[in-house]
Amino acid sequence: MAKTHAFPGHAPNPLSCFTCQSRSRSEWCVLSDEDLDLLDQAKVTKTYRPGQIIIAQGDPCRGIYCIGSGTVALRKTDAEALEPCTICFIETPSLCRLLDHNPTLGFKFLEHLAHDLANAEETILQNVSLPVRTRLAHLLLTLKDRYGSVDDAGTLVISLPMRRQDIADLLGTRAETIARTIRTLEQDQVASFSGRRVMIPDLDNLLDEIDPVDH
Amino acid sequence: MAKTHAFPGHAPNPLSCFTCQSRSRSEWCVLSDEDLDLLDQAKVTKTYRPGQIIIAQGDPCRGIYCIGSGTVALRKTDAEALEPCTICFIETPSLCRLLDHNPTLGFKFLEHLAHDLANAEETILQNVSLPVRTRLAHLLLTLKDRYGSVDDAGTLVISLPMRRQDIADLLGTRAETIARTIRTLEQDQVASFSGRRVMIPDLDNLLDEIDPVDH
DNA sequence: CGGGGGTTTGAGTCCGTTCAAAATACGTGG
DNA sequence: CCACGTATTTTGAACGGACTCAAACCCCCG
Repeated sequence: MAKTHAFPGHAPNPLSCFTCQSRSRSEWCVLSDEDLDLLDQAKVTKTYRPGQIIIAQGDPCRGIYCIGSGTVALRKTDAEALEPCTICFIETPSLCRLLDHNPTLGFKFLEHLAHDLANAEETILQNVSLPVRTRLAHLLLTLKDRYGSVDDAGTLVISLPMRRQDIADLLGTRAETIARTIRTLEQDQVASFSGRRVMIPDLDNLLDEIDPVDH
Repeated sequence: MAKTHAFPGHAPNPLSCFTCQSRSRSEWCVLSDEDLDLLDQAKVTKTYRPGQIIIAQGDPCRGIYCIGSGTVALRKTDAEALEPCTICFIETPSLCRLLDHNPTLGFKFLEHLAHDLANAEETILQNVSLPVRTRLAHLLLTLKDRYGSVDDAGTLVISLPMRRQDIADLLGTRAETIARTIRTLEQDQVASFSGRRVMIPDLDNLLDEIDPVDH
């Protein structure tokens, strides 16, 4: 097999749907081997470097994107790779063919959207009812699952995949407010920040931010 | 045919899916006559008076609700009839049978959820980027389609289906703030409120609230 | 070493909140 | 039809969290 040379946003297929790690976590897990082969043929894989724009507002919608690996920032104006990303694209006609073959697939997408909707509504509630500090604590707790690890001293360390500005956007506030909130969090010994590294010596303190316990 | 006596929240079927006005506007519009018959058999119709609770937080989810007529307030804690409502209930097994028969139906639900999600994300954006006054103007503009009419003098009149508190909840703010905002809107001649009646002499003024034009 | 993003800090302001009280609308029974 | 109790709406005053604007600071990179 000839060696493939990947270049940003435009690469030959280095990925097979059959071995794709993200498949088990995605809608495609319900596909038969036959349909999976169809998907594998139809998909186009690209790689992106951090900072690259994947789609921009106004781009026509010709299919769906499936993130094999990496992290993406989805904004109102565009979608940007935050980490090195491998992303497959499946054109609408191919998707429809799969949907026809396999009704369960549609069901999975339905479930996905339902979850997204539930999350969006939860965000609406939290934005109006919780202060920035609590929302930030909530975000850290979410990020720890994917970007957190525990060091020798037993301290939780999170490597944030995004800038302060992105955090602000996510929480519906300003970068300045994030900076100030981080400061208060540090003063209260809940977490210490250094660049994109967050250290949390005691997770309980963070949990108390979300659900304050009377002592 | 025996006369049916409707009582709140518990009525014999006064509605047929075949003649239902809301069908053309709902997912069910894709059903064949055969499937429609299935739906008609499966559904259970109930009527509700204003103020009645339709579902409460914690209730098990045994199927879906289809609003034939009326208006409902959907809250985190419950769903309340705001107007007299006729609502059908379809149990999950029946829904699944229909979904099996007709793949397009699933597609329609997918579309529905996609719209809801888009709306929810739009709400998130508006809540953090627009002041209450603009959001209220936006709401009035939305409500006018369903609850608005034009009187002899050419004035747009909207009969709000909800209380101030509900408006506040919808906009993510407080009833007091709504009262105050209404006052400023009246001072600026944009609209005049009297109870649940809103009068808007010039729609352009309301539109300017959303998208201020330089004069 | 000189940009140029990104981040932090400061001071002042404003919008919306909170709490409390008064005014008004509404439904019910007399 | 009116009186009465309750729920809703309105108003006021004080407070506060987050915003705005502006400047300084930091890093990273060429």
